[in-house]
Amino acid sequence: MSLREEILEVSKELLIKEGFSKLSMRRIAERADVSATSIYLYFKNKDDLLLALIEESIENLKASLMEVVDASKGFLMQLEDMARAYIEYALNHPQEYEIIYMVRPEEMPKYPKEKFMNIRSGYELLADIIREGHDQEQIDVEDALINAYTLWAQLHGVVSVILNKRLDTRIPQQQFIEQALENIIRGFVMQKTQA
Amino acid sequence: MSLREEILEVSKELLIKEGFSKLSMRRIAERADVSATSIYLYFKNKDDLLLALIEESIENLKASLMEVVDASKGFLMQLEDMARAYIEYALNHPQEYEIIYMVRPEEMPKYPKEKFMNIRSGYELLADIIREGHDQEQIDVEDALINAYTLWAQLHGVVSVILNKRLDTRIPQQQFIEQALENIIRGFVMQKTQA
DNA sequence: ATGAGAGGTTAACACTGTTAAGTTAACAAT
DNA sequence: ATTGTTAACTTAACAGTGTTAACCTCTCAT
Repeated sequence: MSLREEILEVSKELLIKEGFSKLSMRRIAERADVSATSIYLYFKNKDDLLLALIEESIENLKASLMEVVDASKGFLMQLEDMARAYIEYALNHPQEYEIIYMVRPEEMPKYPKEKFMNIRSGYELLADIIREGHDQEQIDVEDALINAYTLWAQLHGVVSVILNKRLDTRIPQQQFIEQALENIIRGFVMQKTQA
Repeated sequence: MSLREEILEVSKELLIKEGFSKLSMRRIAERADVSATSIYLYFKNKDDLLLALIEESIENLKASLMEVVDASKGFLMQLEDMARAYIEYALNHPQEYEIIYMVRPEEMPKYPKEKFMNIRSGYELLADIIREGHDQEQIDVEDALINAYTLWAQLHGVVSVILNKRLDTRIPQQQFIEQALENIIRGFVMQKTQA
C-alpha cells in the first residue's frame, strides 16, 4: 500500500473513530507513522485530503442507493426504498455522511465547484425514477431533476436534524423518520382530485 | 454599554462581516479593544459566547416567523407564509442562521441540551398552526408536534443545500425553492380521495 | 490606612495548518 | 567509480488558535 493510500486509510479510521473535530494533520501523521509534512507530498493541503475522503463517502452513499434500485418494483416503492436507504446510510455512517456537507465549497475556492458535484449522478438516479413516475402519470412533477434535488434536500434536512441532535427529546426518532418519510413521499404523489 | 454587551455586539458584527470561520477570540478582543482573556471574564469559553449568539439568532428567527402569523388567513396560507418566512430569514441572514446549526451539542457537553431547545417555542408555534389545520380537517396529520418537526427539518434541508452551495448550477435557486415549497406543503395536505 | 474584590493585563501552554530548508537514499550518466 | 539528479522524507519554524495561571491596579468599605 502506497503512503498516499495509507494516509487516506488512517484518515478514514480517525474520522470514524474520533470524529471530524479530532482529524488533524499531526494526528493522521502520527497514526501513519510519518511526519505531518509528509502528507503534503500527496495532498496539497488539508482540504485536498478532506476532498478525497468526501469523494469516497459520496461513492459509498451512491452505492447504497444503487443497491436498492429495483425496476421491477413500482416507482413509489422505489422512491420510498431510496429515501429509506438514504436515511439509513446517513444514520449508520454519521461521520462519513456529515463530512460530505461539513466542508464548504466557499471555504476552499481552490477547487472547482464541480468537485462537489460528483454527487450529481446520485441526483440523476433519483431523477430517473421520478421521471418514470411522471411517465406513468402517478407522480405530479414538471422538471424531474429539480424534484430530485428537492427530495434530496428534504431527506438531508431530516437526517441533519437527527445527526445534529436537534430533535426534541419528547419525539421518538423512529416515529419522526416515519412521519417525515410519509410527508415527503406524499408531497410527490399526484393529487388526482385536483386534476 | 457593558463590556459583555460590547463583546456580543462585536462578535455579531464579525460573524456577519467575515463569517464563522474568522470568528476567533483574539479577533473579537482586538475589535473590542481589550485583551483576549478579558472575554473569559464574561463567558466561560468560546462555546459559551457562541451560545449567546445562537440564542440571539434563534430569537430573531422566531420573531421573523411570528411576524407572518395571521390567524385571519387560512392555515394553508399560514403554513406557506411561515415556510417562506423561514427560508427568507435563512437566506437573508446566512451567518446568523448557520450558526444555529453549526455548533454541535455533542461537542459542548457542558451545556444542557435544553439550551439548544430554546427554538422549541418556534416548533410549538408551527405545531399550533398544524393542529388548527387538523381540527378543520384540511390537513392530514396525527401528531402535530412531530409534524412540526418534520416540516422544520424539510425546510432546513432546503436552505441548508442552498447555503452550503450544493445546488447544481443548472438549477435556478428560485425555481428550486418554489418547487420545494410546493412539494413540502402538499405533503401536509389531506388527500381526500383516500379518505 | 488597610484589606478585599472587581476588572483588567501579560505570559505561557498545547494545540492547529503550512512552508522553507535540509537530509538521505536510489539511480543514471560520464 | 564518481558524479549529478531526483524522489521521499524530516526538522525547524511561523503564524494562528483556545485557554489558564499569575499578576497588576484601581475603587471602595471598614
